[in-house]
Amino acid sequence: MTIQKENFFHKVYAIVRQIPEGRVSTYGAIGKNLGSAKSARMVGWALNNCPSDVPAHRVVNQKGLLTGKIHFEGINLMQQLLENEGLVIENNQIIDLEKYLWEPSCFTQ
DNA sequence: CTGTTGACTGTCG
DNA sequence: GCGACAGCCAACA
Repeated sequence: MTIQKENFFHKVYAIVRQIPEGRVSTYGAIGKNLGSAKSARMVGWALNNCPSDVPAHRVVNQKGLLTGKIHFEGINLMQQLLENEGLVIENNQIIDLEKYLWEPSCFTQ
């Protein structure tokens, strides 16, 4: 891959873009892929500048909680988008997270 | 340059 | 299982 020492954000964007529909990823998984699971904060920061090309609504915390929804214009938007992809959200939390969880290292799709 | 903040996670008690 | 602290890196004041 032509992926090289790109900016931290670029890596996050690249990974999030690879998230297939109906699947979700976690900050820890992405951060770990970047080199450190503790860099999950940077993932959130990067997504704070999330371009329209990045489905940030597919990125949730380890608990499957839609912590990022607060940054969305619509509080229900993130949940609505996930539900639209076949996911089940309840109380701002993803049901059967393991079932829909997708890891950057798992390109098996 | 220094300090604070941020869509988090892991470890310790 | 839950609360508190530490670690991680980058941007902003």
